Amino acid sequence: MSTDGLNSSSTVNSRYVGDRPLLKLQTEILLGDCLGKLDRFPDNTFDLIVTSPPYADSRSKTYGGIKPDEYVEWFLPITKELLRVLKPTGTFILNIKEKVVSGERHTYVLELILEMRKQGWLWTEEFIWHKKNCYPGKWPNRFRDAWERCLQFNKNKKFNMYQESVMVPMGNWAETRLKNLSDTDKTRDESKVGSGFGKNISNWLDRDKVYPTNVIHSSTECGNKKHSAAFPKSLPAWFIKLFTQEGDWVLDPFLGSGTTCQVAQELSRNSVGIEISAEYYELALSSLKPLQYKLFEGASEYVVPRTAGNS
Amino acid sequence: MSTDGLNSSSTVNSRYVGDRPLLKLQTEILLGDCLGKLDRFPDNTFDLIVTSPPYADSRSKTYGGIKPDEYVEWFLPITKELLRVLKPTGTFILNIKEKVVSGERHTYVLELILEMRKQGWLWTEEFIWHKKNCYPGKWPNRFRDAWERCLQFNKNKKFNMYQESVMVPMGNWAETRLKNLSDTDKTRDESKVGSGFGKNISNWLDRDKVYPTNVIHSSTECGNKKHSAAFPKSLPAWFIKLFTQEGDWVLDPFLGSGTTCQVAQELSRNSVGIEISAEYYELALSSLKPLQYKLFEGASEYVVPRTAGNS
DNA sequence: GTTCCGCATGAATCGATAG
DNA sequence: ACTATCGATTCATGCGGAA
Repeated sequence: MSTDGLNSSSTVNSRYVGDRPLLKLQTEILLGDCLGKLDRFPDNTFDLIVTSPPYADSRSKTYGGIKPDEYVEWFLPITKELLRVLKPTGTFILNIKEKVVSGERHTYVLELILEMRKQGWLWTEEFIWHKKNCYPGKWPNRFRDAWERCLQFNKNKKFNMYQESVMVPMGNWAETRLKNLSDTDKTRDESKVGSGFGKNISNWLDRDKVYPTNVIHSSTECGNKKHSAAFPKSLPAWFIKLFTQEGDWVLDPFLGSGTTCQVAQELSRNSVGIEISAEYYELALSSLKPLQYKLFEGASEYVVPRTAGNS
Repeated sequence: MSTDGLNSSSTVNSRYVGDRPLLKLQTEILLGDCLGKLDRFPDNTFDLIVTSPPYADSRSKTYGGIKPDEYVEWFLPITKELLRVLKPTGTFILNIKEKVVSGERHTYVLELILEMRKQGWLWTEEFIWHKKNCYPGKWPNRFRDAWERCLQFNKNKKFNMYQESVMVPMGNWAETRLKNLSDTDKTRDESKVGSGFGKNISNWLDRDKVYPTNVIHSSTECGNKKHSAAFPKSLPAWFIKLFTQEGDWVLDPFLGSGTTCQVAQELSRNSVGIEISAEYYELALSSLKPLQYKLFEGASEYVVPRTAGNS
C-alpha cells in the first residue's frame, strides 16, 4: 500500500494456527486531510468504510467548524472519493445527526442523502443508534436527543453481509445486549410481572441466537480519558462484524481517537484510518495494541515510540 | 364517495363533577376524502394533527396504491390543507416510513420534508418510534425494520407542549427504590394496571420522574395492545398528552381503524377523524364508546347500530 | 472481594447578553 | 439586525473510594 512514510504507521500482526501463518494484518493510521490521503489508494480497495465525520459546528478546533448550510458542499467531494475506493461488494456506514438551528432540525443530512444518490450511491438502509446516555438538559419545546443515524450506502444491490456474525451471541455479545436493556423495561417488568426482571433477562439468555433489527442500542463511553470517544467501540464493532470477514479492509476517513482501527485490529481486520488533527492522530496511534511493528519506508522513529505503554 | 351529511357521525360526551358540567366533548368521524372534508373546517381549528398516512404502495384497495415516485406529489396538497387548519400553537405529528424499492430506501420522505418546509412548515423534530415487536422475517441483505419516523412539524417556533404529562420513571429508579419493596406490594400493584402504578409506588414516582427523550418505545404507554403493529394506542396517546390539554381539538385525516379518535376520547379531547374507506370507517365508528350519539345532518340509521356492543 | 455511594462528564439546546 | 459567547438546565454512565 502506498505511503509517503513520514506521517503513517503500520502494524503487522502475524497469526498462526499451529505453526501455519493464517493472516497477515495491517493497521495503518495516516495524519492529514482525508481527500489528500485517499487519492493514493486504488479503486475498489475497501470492504467497509465506517466513519463518524465531524458534525456541523462541532469539533471547531480541529475541523474549522463547518457551518450547517455548507455541510453538504463540504462533504460531497469526500463521498465521491469514498465511492471510488470502496469495493463493489463493500458498504459505507455513515454515522451522522442533524443539528438544531433556530428551533428546527437542519436539513443537511436529508440533502446529503439525495446528493449522494446522484453521485451513484445506493441508500440501502438507515440504522438507528439509540444512545441511552444522551446529553442531559431541558428545554420548553424539545426533549433530549437520544438517537443518531447510521446510514448504509452501497455501490451495488449485491453486497457482502454476514448476518450470522451478529446473530449468534458469542462471548460478551449476549452480555452487551443484556446490559443495554432499557431501565424502563426493567421497571415495567417488575411492576407488571412482580417477579423482578428475571423473566425478561432469561429470554435473552435462553436463546441461542439474537436476531438483530435495524435499531442498535449502545451507550456513549463516558469520559474517563482526556479525549473521550464519541464513538463507542461496540458501534463500529457491530458493523465490522456484519459487513466484513477476517482479513478484509476497513477504512475510517475521520478516525478521531482511533476507535475504528482499534476495533478492526481486535477483530482481525486490516484497516486504514485518516485523521487531520495531530492530537487525535497521536491518540489513535497510542490506542493500537503493541503486537508487532513494521515500517514501510523508513522513519521508524516516528512510529515505534508512540505505541508503547498501551495494551 | 364523499357525500355531505350522510356519512358523518358525532359523539358528544358531557362530563360532570358533582352535577356541574366540566367538559363537552365531541368525537366526529367523517367518511370521505380528507381534502374534501377538510375544506369546511375554518383556519386554525386544531391543536394537534396526528396521523399515519397510507404508505406508498400499501392499502392499494383504498387509496389506489400510491406509487412511491408519486407519493410527495400526492401528499403535498393535503399537508397544505393541514397547515391551514392547524392552530398557530399547534403541532403536526406525521408517522411515516419509507419503503424499500429495488433494494433501496426510497427518498419520498426526505423529499416530503424538504417540500413541506417550502410550504411554510417548520421541521421541529424527528421522534423515533422503536417497535420492539416488529414484523418477523429474514432477508439476505437486510434486518427487520424496527423503527418508524414520527416527524414533528409546527407553524411557529412557539407551540404548546406539556412535557410533564409524559414523564417517565428515572433510570436507576428500579434498582435504588423498588428493590426494597416486598413482593406482595409489587403484585398488588399489578392488579391496578388501569391507572398505571399502584398507590404506594406512585409516591416514589412523583419524586423520581424524568423527562423522556425523542426515542419512543412502543412500551412507553402500557395498555391493551390488541392491535398489532399498525398504530398502537400508546403512540397517539403519547403525542396527544404531550401536545394537547383536555378539551383541545385533535385531527387524524387518515383515521384508519379509528385509533386516534378512540384515544382522544379516552383522554377527554375533542377529535375529528377522516377515513376514505367505508370498511375502516365502520370499524372506526364501532370503536367509539357508546356514550351519547348525535347526528349532524340526519341519517341516524347509518350511525347508531354500529356502536353497540363495544365498550 | 463484593456492593454501594458520590462524583465528574458529556457530538446538546435555549435564551440572554454583548460586540 | 445578526453573529458570538456564556450560563442554566439535566441524567445515564463508569470510575474510585468507602462500608
